[in-house]
Amino acid sequence: MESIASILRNAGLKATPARLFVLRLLAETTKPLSHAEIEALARKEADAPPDRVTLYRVLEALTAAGLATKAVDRRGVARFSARDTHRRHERHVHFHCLGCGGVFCLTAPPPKPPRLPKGFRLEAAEFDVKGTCAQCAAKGKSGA
Amino acid sequence: MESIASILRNAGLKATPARLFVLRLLAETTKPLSHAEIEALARKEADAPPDRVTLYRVLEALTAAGLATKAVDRRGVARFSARDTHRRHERHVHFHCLGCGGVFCLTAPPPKPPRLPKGFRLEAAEFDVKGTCAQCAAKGKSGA
DNA sequence: TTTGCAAATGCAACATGATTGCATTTGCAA
DNA sequence: TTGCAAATGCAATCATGTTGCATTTGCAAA
Repeated sequence: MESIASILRNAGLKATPARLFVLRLLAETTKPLSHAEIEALARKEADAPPDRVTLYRVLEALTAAGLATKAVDRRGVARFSARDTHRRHERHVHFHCLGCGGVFCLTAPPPKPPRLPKGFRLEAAEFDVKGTCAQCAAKGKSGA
Repeated sequence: MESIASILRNAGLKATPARLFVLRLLAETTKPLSHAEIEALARKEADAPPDRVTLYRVLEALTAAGLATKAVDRRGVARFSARDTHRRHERHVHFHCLGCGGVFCLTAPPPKPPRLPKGFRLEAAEFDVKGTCAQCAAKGKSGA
C-alpha cells in the first residue's frame, strides 16, 4: 500500500504534519468536510493542531495538486473531500449534492456534445447534475 | 401589461422603492446578479440608494415570494435572478466562450437527466459546453 | 382625505469564512 | 550535516451575510 506521506510526495508536496493529518482525515471520511469541521477535529485529535490559516493553505495545496476536490454547499461554504484518483480518467457523470457538497459518480454515460453554430470550437462539455443526496434528503437538509 | 408594482403586490409584498428597483433590475438582466453587483448598480442608478442590509432583505423577500431565484456560484457567493428569466434559461444548453467570457444559448435540446440512486433528489441538470465562439476563433483568441 | 399600524428601512454591531503580509521554522535533497 | 525554498504561525484585513432596534412608510380602513 501507499503511505499518506508518499502520496503527498508523489504529488510534489512536502509531507508536513498538517498535510498528513488533513489528507488522512479526508481519506477516512465519506462526507465532504468544511474548513471549520476540519479545524475542530484537528484541535481534538492532532498532536500539534495547525493554525487556521495553515489549514486553508493545506486545503488549497491539496486541491491544486489534485488530491482533494473543493465544492461549495448551499450555504456557500467550501467543502473538501479526498479525490478518488483511480477513476479520474473514466468518463462518467457527477452528481453534486447541494446540501453537503458531496460529489457522487453516476453510472450513466455522459451525453454527446451538441452541434455548435458555424465557427464555434468545442473544448469541453460538462453535464452538471445537481440535487440532494440520499443522506441529506433524509436529514431534511433538502429544501433551500 | 403588468407593472412591477402590481407584480409585487400580487405576490403579497409592499411596493417599496428598493423592491421596485431590484425587481426591475433582475427582470432586465439575463445574468444572475450578486448582492455586491446589485448594490453597485443601485449606487449608480437609484435615486436614493437603499442600505446594504435592505438589499439583503429585499432579495430574501423576493426569493421567499417566488419572484426571484437564489443560487450559489462556484465562489460561494449568492446570486439572484428574476424567476421567469431563470425559467427561460432552464431548458437551454449554454455555450461559454473561454475567450471573451460570453454565454450563448444553443438550440440543441438538453440531454435527459440520468437515473439517480435511491433517495437522491434531482434539482437541476445543466449541460455546460465550453470552447471558443466564432468571433474569438477568428481573432485567434482561443481560451486560456 | 386622513390615519393607524404592521411592515419595511437605516444604522450599528456582530458573525463567519477566507485571504494577505511577513517573520520564523522546517522538510528534504544535495 | 546543512542550505534554502517551501511551509507555518500570527496578526490584520477583507468579503459576505445576519441581528437588534429605533424610525419611517406603504397602504388599507375609516
